[in-house]
Amino acid sequence: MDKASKKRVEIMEAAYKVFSEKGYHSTRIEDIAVETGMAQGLFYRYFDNKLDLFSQIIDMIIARIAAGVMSDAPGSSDTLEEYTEQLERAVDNLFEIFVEDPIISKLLFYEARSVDDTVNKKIQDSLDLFADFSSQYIKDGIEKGFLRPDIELRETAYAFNALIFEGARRIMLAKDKKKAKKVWKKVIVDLAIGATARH
Amino acid sequence: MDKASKKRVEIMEAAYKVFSEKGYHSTRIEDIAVETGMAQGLFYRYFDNKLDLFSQIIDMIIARIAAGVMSDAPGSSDTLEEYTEQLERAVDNLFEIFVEDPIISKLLFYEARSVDDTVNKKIQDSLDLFADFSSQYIKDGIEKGFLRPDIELRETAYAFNALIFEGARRIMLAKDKKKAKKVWKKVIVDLAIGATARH
Amino acid sequence: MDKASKKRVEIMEAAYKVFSEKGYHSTRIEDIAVETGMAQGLFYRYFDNKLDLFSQIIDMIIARIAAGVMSDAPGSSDTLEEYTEQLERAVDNLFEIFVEDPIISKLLFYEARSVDDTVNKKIQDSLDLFADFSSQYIKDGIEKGFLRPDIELRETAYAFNALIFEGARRIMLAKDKKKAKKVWKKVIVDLAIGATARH
Amino acid sequence: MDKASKKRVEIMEAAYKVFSEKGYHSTRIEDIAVETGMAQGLFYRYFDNKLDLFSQIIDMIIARIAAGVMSDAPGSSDTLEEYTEQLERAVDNLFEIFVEDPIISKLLFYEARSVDDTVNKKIQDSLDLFADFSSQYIKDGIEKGFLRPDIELRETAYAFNALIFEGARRIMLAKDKKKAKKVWKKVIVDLAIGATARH
DNA sequence: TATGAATGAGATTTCATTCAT
DNA sequence: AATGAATGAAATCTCATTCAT
Repeated sequence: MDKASKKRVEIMEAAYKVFSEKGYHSTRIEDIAVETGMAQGLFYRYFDNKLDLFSQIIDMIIARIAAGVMSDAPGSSDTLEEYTEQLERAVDNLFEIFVEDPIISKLLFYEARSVDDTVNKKIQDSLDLFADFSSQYIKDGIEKGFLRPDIELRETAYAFNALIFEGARRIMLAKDKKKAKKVWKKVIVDLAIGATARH
Repeated sequence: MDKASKKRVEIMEAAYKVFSEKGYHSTRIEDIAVETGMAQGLFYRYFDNKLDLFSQIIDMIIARIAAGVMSDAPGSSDTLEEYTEQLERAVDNLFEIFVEDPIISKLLFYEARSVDDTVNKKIQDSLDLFADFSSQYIKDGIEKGFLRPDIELRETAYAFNALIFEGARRIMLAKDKKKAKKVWKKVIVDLAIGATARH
Repeated sequence: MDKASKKRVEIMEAAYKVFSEKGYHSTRIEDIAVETGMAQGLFYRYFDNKLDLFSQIIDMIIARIAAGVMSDAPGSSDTLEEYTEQLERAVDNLFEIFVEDPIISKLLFYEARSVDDTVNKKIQDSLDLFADFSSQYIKDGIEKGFLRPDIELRETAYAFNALIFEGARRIMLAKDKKKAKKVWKKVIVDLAIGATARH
Repeated sequence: MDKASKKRVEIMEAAYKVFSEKGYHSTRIEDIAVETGMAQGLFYRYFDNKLDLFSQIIDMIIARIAAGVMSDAPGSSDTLEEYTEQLERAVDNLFEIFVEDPIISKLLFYEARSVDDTVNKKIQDSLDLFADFSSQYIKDGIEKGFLRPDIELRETAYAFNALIFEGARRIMLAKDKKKAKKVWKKVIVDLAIGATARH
């Protein structure tokens, strides 16, 4: 990475923090400059404007989540138990991503939607991508005969993701995060498997 | 209702529209004034400032939803079929609220969260209230022996609500809203009953 | 006095109070309306505008003071003792006017000067008139041989008035107004007679 | 002095002029900006708001006057003549301060009182300080046996200051300022010494 | 005469962005 | 590359005054 890119990332990290604390609109370029420890004017050497910065931060966040998600593809599972265990691991993995960096969801779910249409579209698209991924899981489950074949694929994928996000949000609000994570994992897996598994 | 209250509501309706179109931050008081057909200055006779107005609109929305939700309490159901039908009606009812007035969810789910901590807290609280309501349904189902007694009550209620909201969001994005509504109703009821019913 | 004039005076009394409490610029027409117990709009039936009202109040105050001052003209005094006693009574009389209604000086000396040039001119003129009056006293004293003939008439009159005003201001700030009044009377009379009397 | 302080002073000087010409309330930030030759917005980099600026200007004025006043302390005087001459020099000195910069008194005596309670308090306090100073003079005169020992110290000090201020005001209104200054000096010294000296 | 809602001009203040150094 | 002062375009909010009833 060249020096300029390094600086860009440095600014993004600082801004990421400030944005999540104060929100997009209440954050002034000066706040970011102070956090980065540089002069205001310099900011504009690295980013076109405030929105450009925010947009790139959202890209970064999405990329990170995507990387985390994609890291464990629907692997091989020969029994429903194995399939369930795989699902558990996936949920765990996702929770980890959100809980480890609680700023992410605040920025992504609360702030970003109201900033700008382009940014919103970006998030929308990433959610679709995320749903694609979940679909793969379900499809795999159906093909292997673990899940009922009459499932509404797309909607169930969205529903599943919504459960993950809700779980992540609630875990973040919980005092005992460890326990909350455990309970939510159970609730989600029970809902998902319990409702979709073949009997 | 006195004249002043009528005017207040008139402004709120106009602002409601403008906020949902342009978002909170991009809406200027003048936009609201123009939409209401009055001079800017008059606004401040009825509201302290933009946030005050927005906050009251959120109150109004929450009250409306609450009224819609509370209107059909968990009624009498003697069989699982009846219980399921009741659930279907409830989901239908909720979808109706959001779809009938798509602005609501845009404002409530996208805009409001990033506006102000007090407003956010308000929404948080209303979601808790909403979860209370869902809990009643589930409890009723357990007591009557339709649902498994080992369900995590609170989390399942939140999860259920998250599914409703996701459904509402997706229906609003769908071209064929009627069909989308049908499919989502099925998905949610299947998930809910399929996973929680006693076998 | 006709009904309209009565109302005008009523408004002036109310405004007089509000102006002295909040100052000219911080007083809104609505404050005056509230104090008078009438509607805002009605104000403009009785006065052209805010400045017009203030100006008339200042006129009223000046007239009142003038009336009080003029009430005891330089009377007959045959000895320096009598002359001194007359002076004492005059000072007493003036203090009474200011102390009895402390609002007067706040309005006249603090507020009015910064409001408008015309109003300022008015006060300036009234001070001149007041100085004329004091001059009469001094002249009388000189003519009767009580005071030194080489006194700078005009300046001494202004100086004397300045002492009165300063005394009034200080008395109003004092806790024990009665005592303060006594002391100031002594100081002023001593200064005036002590310095100007023939030895 | 650093660059920022220099700019602050520059703005204060410009504002000082504008305030004295138009008065506090009629002066807009833009007027000050124009006078300084800068953009409006820049003003807020150096001052919180108009009142903050005005308050600091008043501080500056008071400090200047105080410096001028304190510069000649009650010196050594062995005879009443010397004491009188010293007094004359002090009065001269004070007149010089006010006449040299007529804006001062306009701002201090007319404008400042009606602006804000804090500012008014500031002036009140400085007048007290000023009276302290005059008291020293009088005390010195008493101790040396030039003045009567039964003088009301505090009140006489206030009275003396009131004379100075009245003189300053009148001199500024006079056409022939030089002559006015001479006359007023005589009047004040005559009043002060004539009335308080031991005979 | 009375009401009080409505108007609209204007002042303050903020801050993203530019620019001279 | 870096600084931070300077710009200027909004946006909010206030309130004297007018107007319809």
